[in-house]
Amino acid sequence: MFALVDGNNFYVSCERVFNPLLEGHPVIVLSNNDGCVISRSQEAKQIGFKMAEPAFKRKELIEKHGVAVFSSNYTLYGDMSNRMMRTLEQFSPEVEVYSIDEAFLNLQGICTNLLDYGHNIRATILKNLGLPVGVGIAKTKTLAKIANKMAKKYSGVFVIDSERRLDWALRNTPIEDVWGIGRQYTKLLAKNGVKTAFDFSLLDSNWVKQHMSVVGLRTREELRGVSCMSIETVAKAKRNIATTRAFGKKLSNFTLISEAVSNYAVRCAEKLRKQNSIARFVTIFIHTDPFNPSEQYIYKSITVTMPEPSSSNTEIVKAALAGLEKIFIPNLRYKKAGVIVSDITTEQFVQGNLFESANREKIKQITAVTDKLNGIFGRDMVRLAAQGFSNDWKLKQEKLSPCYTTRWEELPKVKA
DNA sequence: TCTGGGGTCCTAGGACCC
DNA sequence: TCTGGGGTCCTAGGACCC
Repeated sequence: MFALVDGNNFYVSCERVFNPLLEGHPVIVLSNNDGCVISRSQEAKQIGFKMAEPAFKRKELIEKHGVAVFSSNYTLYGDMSNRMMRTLEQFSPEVEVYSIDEAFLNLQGICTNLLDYGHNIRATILKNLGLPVGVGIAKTKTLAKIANKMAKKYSGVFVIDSERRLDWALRNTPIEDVWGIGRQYTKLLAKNGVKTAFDFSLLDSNWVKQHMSVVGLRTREELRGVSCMSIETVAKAKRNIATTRAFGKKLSNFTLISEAVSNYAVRCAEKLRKQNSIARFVTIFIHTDPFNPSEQYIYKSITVTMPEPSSSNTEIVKAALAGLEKIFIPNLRYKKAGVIVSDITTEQFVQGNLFESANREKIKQITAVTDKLNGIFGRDMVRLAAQGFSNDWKLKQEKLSPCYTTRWEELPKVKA
């Protein structure tokens, strides 16, 4: 049996933990740059806020209902997520962290009363962290996902443990709510008369394979109670790593854009080092505003191959800037840029270069020292000149809450 | 004025190998 | 009538997830 534990309105709930007055009020959290609505409290959903809707389009709604608005605070959410995952480890030796607010647990042979166990998980997370979660339990991951949806609708925990419950759950799950069925497949399936998970589970397997590949076939099997996906407890090393951001405002100045790109490149290099990887390719892209009909939309990208795979700040920044120079067109108003590193391998497999100098060793030492210094004194305390000090390209975050759990200066104060 | 930022997997087809 | 029979690697595109 698998359990899926999923935070309710996770980002909103994280904000509420440290700001209990928000309880019962409509709250929304915005994406980077305060762009779209990406987390909504129950009250906000009822008022009519939709997922991923641009916030500026709902200004009246925000004002009319006195909605509490927050910029994304990933430092806070990431830390709360870690605490949640650590807590879940008490309940199973096999925990798969599936996303920032979700985890699968293998419950095979762990308990006799699954419903009680689910409620115990829920109560523990609520007590220890102040976060409400839903717990869905079933024979396959896909069914656990469905059970989780049911849990959130009803009492917080839902177990699919009989044919009768399975049948009921499948008949009451619209096809577009099934894990692995997105917009395109929903359209295709609707054309073929499939409206619910139940309908899909009855489809001919050859038809499914032909139209939806083995991925769709797995989903069909999982809905019928045949487990095709196991728990993956160790996170696999990423095969692509990206840092891409819209600028706080539109930019034309090459120097400013190159500072932004340098910083994104450094973030990529850090992520590589964190998983002990190196990359050979550095892709960089820039584009203008895709939403403004009065301006021509221009998107440019290029992939630079580094002489040797690397995870060093200097080398990745160098490659990224070389790419930027090639694709940059003056006098355009750019809205967004990004750096992606790929062809990633583990550091130990690095192919030695015959002509390699002592340079590599030196770069490694410098990286170790700067990482250590920045670890102690804060990100970018020691930085490349190319990263600059400008704020012009930085994110808009006008409603940022404090990093309550990760910065001494921002710890909440309690009067007792 | 204002529209996010990450990722994965699968398939088909072409180039190339012996 | 019959035209060898395996392979691998790469890329683009399409689907999906949170």
